Amino acid sequence: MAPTQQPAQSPVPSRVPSRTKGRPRSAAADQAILDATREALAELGWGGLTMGHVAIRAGVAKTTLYRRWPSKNELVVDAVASLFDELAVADLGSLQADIEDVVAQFAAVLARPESQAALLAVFAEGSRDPQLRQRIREHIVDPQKVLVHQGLAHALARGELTAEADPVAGAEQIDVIFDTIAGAVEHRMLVIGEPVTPRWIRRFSDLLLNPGLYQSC
Amino acid sequence: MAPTQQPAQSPVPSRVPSRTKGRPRSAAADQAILDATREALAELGWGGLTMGHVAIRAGVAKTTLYRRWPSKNELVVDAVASLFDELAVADLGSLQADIEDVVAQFAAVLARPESQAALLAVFAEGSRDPQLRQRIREHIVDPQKVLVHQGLAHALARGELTAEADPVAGAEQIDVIFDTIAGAVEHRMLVIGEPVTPRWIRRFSDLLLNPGLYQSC
DNA sequence: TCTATTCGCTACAGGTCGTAGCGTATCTGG
DNA sequence: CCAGATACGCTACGACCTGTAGCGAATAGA
Repeated sequence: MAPTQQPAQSPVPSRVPSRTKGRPRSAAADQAILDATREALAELGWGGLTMGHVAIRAGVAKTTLYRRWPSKNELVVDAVASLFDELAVADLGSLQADIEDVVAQFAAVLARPESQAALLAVFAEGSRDPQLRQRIREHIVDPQKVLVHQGLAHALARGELTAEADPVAGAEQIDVIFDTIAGAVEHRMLVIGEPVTPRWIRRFSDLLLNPGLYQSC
Repeated sequence: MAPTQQPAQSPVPSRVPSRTKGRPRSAAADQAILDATREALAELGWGGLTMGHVAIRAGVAKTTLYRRWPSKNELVVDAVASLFDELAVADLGSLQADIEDVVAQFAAVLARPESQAALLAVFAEGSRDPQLRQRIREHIVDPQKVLVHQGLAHALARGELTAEADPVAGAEQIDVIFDTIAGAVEHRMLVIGEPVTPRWIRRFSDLLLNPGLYQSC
């Protein structure tokens, strides 16, 4: 109902930009609100999280929330997106090691108790709100896809892979690889609720990299 | 808050059993309510679905809903549980064809708009409710895992695969394969919201079955 | 017929979202 | 140093939704 036309700001989560004249917004309030949102989300889930509760927990008036985020949806997405800020890609010398490292990092984030309820709640809302889904893609999914892209670039530089001739086909292949990696971890941790162990990671990378299913190779 | 101790009834969704004396409950009302729930879920999503709206749509009083289901959550779970009943495994002559068929079936179910909102909402609730997560595993996840199991058995019978010597390792491998297949489709359709096309399915099965990543084969 | 149960209807309490208005606090430009 | 502009906390509010209660009427078995 109240579309934000502004392109999303990565480092500064607040929405409506401050004018240069009056009292500036409190950055500490921003952080306190996001922290309180993550905590409440972990404890109560999407349905149990209320804006009033977040405001009290952050030591802030409820109206302050609505001055910065137009709705509960936007606030929760920003709070969840910050969970994935630390992800980085390594260059461990082999494609399998790199993949296993990315999977382990992703799994570590999803293992945090606040991540599971929060992510699923946000995904669920996104299924009926295309704008929210777009924001999920930009803030959560795309940064992770970059990791796969970089990992494959490393492997390419090491000569482990040969590049796809067609760039379109290459992009498609990266999409499928990313869907597979992200989806497997999400399914195991978010849907089934079982841990991603080193043993599972090894089996998964074997499945991806070795002709483990086809024995005729 | 109000746990139903009754073991879930598949064919008859109503909860509190009718006594043998008075006016019996209308079976048509049950069906109308479930249908209306699925339709409303498709149009409005979990958050937009209201019990009052479902009642009007079903031509039923709101109190009638609460006489049969203790809460909105239970009603939606029942309404969506039947979506996965039709899944079956084929024997199309090759492992790749079988996998592609399973993926296509799974994608077809997840393509229905009511499935996306409902499934994600139920998953989200399951992340904080171990009992609900257990029901999800039994009613949704495990039946799908059987498909992978059967497909691999077919491939084994055709000689495309050699069995794992250790049965424990074999079970682990099946788990990983299932996590990978289910997760990839779920991620693409539920999280990102992009369609699973035949082209994507082909690329995915290639990734699983052929040494597509490692070019040194 | 008698009795138990369901049905639709209306009303209601409790809670939440998001907004409006007010006085006060804080920062910047002149 | 002062005036304008903005953020802040507070209270109140309308609209909506969940889930319950009570009422007459309808529908079945005994």
